[in-house]
Amino acid sequence: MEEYSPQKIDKKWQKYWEENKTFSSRVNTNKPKFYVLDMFPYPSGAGLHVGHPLGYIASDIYARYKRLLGFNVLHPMGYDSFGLPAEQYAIQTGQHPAVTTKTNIEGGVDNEGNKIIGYRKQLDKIGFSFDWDREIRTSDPNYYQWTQWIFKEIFNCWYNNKTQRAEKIEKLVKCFEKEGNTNINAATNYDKVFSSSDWKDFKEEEKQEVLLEYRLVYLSNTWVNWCPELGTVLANDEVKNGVSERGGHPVEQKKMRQWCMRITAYADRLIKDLDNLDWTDAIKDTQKNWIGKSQGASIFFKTNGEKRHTIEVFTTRPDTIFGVSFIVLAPEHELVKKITTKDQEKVIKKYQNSSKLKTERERISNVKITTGAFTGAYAIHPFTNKKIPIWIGDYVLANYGTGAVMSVPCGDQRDWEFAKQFSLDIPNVFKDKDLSKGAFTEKDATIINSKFLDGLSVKEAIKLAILNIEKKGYGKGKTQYKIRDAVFSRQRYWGEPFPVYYKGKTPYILKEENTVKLPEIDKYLPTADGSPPLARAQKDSWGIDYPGDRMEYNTMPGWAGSSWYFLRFMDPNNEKEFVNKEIANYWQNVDLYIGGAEHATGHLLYSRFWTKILYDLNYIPFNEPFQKLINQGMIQGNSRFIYKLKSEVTNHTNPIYFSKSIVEDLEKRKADPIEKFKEKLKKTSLYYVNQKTINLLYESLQSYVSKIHVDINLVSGYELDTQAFKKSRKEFNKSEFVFEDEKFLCPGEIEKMSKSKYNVQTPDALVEKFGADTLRCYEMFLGPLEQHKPWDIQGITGVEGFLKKLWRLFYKDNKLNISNDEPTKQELKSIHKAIKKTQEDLERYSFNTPVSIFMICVNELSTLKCNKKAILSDLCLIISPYAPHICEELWQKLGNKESISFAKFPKHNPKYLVENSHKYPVSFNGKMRFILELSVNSSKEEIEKQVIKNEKTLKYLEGKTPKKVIVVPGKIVNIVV
RNA sequence: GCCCGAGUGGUGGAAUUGGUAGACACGCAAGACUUAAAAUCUUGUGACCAUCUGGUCGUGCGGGUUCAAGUCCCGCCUCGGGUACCA
Repeated sequence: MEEYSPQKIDKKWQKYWEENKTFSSRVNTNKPKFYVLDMFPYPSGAGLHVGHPLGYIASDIYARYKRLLGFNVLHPMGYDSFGLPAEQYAIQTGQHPAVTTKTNIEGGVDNEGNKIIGYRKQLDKIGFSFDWDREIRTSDPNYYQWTQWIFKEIFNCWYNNKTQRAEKIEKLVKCFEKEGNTNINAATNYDKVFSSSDWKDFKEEEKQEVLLEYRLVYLSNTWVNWCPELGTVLANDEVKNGVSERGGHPVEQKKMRQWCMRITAYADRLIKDLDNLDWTDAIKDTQKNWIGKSQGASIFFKTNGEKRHTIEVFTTRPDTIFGVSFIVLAPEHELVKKITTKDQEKVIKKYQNSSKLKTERERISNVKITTGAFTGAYAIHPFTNKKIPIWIGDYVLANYGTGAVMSVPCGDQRDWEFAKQFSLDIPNVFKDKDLSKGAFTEKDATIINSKFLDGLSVKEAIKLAILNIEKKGYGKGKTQYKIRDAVFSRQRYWGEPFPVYYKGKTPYILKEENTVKLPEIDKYLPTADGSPPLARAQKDSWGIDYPGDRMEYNTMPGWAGSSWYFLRFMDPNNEKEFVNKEIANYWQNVDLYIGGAEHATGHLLYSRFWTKILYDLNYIPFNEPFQKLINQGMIQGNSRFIYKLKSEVTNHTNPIYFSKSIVEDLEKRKADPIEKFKEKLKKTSLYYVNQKTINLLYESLQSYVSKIHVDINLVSGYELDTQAFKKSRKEFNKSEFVFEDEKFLCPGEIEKMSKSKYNVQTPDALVEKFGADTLRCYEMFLGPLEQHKPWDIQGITGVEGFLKKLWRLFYKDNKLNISNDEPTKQELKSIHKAIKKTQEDLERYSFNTPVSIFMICVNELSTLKCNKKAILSDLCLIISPYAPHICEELWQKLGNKESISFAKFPKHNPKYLVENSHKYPVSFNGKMRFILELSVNSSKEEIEKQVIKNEKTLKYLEGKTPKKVIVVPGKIVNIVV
């Protein structure tokens, strides 16, 4: 018999698909389209582990399934190839990041001589149906010229709040020329007013300065997250818990002139349009919280000094305006200097310095400690004209709202604590609310002590307060967002250069046709004066003539290239446009997008933002990039540990290892006398050290060993292969082991999968052993796609066995044996049940359950000894998205000439599933007692009659009369006694 | 703190709209084939009680709605994720 040999079949069909371009996709208006996309990977030197393909396998199954349903499927793959690791590696080794990147994708050898298999080869082995002719790399100039082009487009537009969309900057210029900026309602921080003649009198440089304030991408002196270790600024989503997401380095706040993208202009649309997306609530909520819309009012407080300054505060609770007893400014607030009185100057300076020294992390960890300082100045309450003290405190953030709050200690816990700390007034504006233990932060209260707001509910009071504030000109109703404009420049080399040059301080965009390629530089480090690496480039190495003093030295952030790559996949080789509009019109947005949830506030938000801009500018006909999103769970590693004796304990030369049970199972070890412990050491040189040391080890072994990761490939089951361990590295060569019952066991612990933890399971090894189909089915069989789960190959043999069994259906007595006979009723029922369930499950994106369905069907058909061509054909078809190699092979054995990809998914026929009878579970008071088989055509009454007269029923009734009999035809019978 | 999500056998998990809890696998046990191993096949496998027929309990905990609850409602507990002086 021809054995099932996955290795052979895998290669054969992967080659066939590549040569025949089986999965190439073209615009075809006669066919409905379907766009399936994975979040493209960053090609790191570590290569793929089994967690990476999880999402790719699911999306590939869906793509193949949709193809069988007759859809024209777009299923591309590429690389997000700009990024930090390649640059760090370049700094260390001098290797150009482009070279590292290429090796990581295509395979080769790295600088230390390690073999790199390459992402592409690893992916190919799993048998994905990608259309590789569409491959893109964000670091390829042919790609990033269009990233630069999009930047130019964003630079050349502004956001019109009246029309709620981005518009060309030329239109704004025309308005300025005609009537100045008085009638313009734009998303901008620019607050000066000018007339048309003012505009005309502006010098060119001034005009550019003004326009820069209106553009959707602009240069601005803002507070940024500066990471000294990485030598660059970071966006908010790249900072987690006060440290950089990559590398975990401290991050501090710094005011720098940086490029910013005006994502705040789109805040409202980014929230509203979530409603139309098929995403989980979890990820929608994450984005909503990140954008952080809050409604309230901004209110002006005048100071009472000689110079009357105005402090603008933002509050969501204008109803508590009469509860204000002080004002707190952020320590960095620009008014602090101006209003601080002479006698308070020292205190304020000191406080400002101390808060400047705190890193973001310290600020967060010291949340509980209330600190602040009094400026000596007072503000005047707009409604009561009372004097209220002005303080500074670092619980007020400089970069949220206006950097100033009106403190209402009765209604805000932090204000309450601040008031307690510094013995400030706590006036109560809530009826019958106790403030002795904390502020009253709920909203179910009646307002008192508040003049015109007295007696109102919070909700009513908010409305009326805003009305009055606006009427008297003390402020206005306002919507505030937590999200800040996204910092768009990075002080790095390995990113997209800006198509920008400077004349003096004014930035200008290069002409349309110019692409700025990354120039060669001597070192990938910042210059001596702290300029980014690109400042090292010689003027002529930029390869273009620019009419200014210098080029922009910053590069774009990692999210630039990934914000629009799904568009380029539609039309990857277009040399004239970033994407042809007709083509974009055919493919539309991504129907199914699969990737990790960690991109919720980064990539996913930025892509939506750019898509909306390009939509506003009429380049694409849709305003959301990803219609349906699935976040696959993380596959965690199963780390193994051994315990190394610290060398300072004895002066032994060989490394000595203990297993977990000896070290950590203290009670068990102590149950044995010390002689027994010494016995265990017999095989090692430790046996010969002095008794005192052995006593020490016996008493407190734990403090003399260090727990180290051991490569999971050296462990089978729980047992460490000590011989292989010795051979695995030079320094392990002379290892000695303290055995426990002849074995060295290392039980696992669940951790993130990573190279440094030696717990990485590569797909390559598994494909080699079991074949791609087994790996594909098994990764799906592991559990729901969205769920996090530890990697464990225990169950893989079950899936392997299923595929072998499938293969055997085609053989009898060592020969291929397929019959053309009519299938039996039972056979038809089995396959049609499977067709129906598979389709239903895939339609609801349940990727794990179809594997069970296949197993059941194959088991049933095996029992029936079914070898009918009609049945086996349908079986191959439904399994083929999961196990394409074996199904192509068997499909061919069934006599088909074309790839199974071009076949049609079978339609289940309900007539084969019709049952004549139904097995009714009969329950008494909800407890199932026995099963009664009755005709499906039986009426309710008939069923009841049959059940009642059944002798088993009589038994369970124990002579009582049933109170009620519930019959659900086709389902159950329940008798209430 | 706030916002999401999840808790089911020894293990991974199934149960789509309330209707036979534990599908399908792994593991384990017994058996067949084999000199042996691998492979394959058969049987059993939630817990407890019972010689069997069978019974009792059982989906994190406590209550409720219902003829019927893993599923719906209320109150908790634990774990995971996001976010965090956001005014």
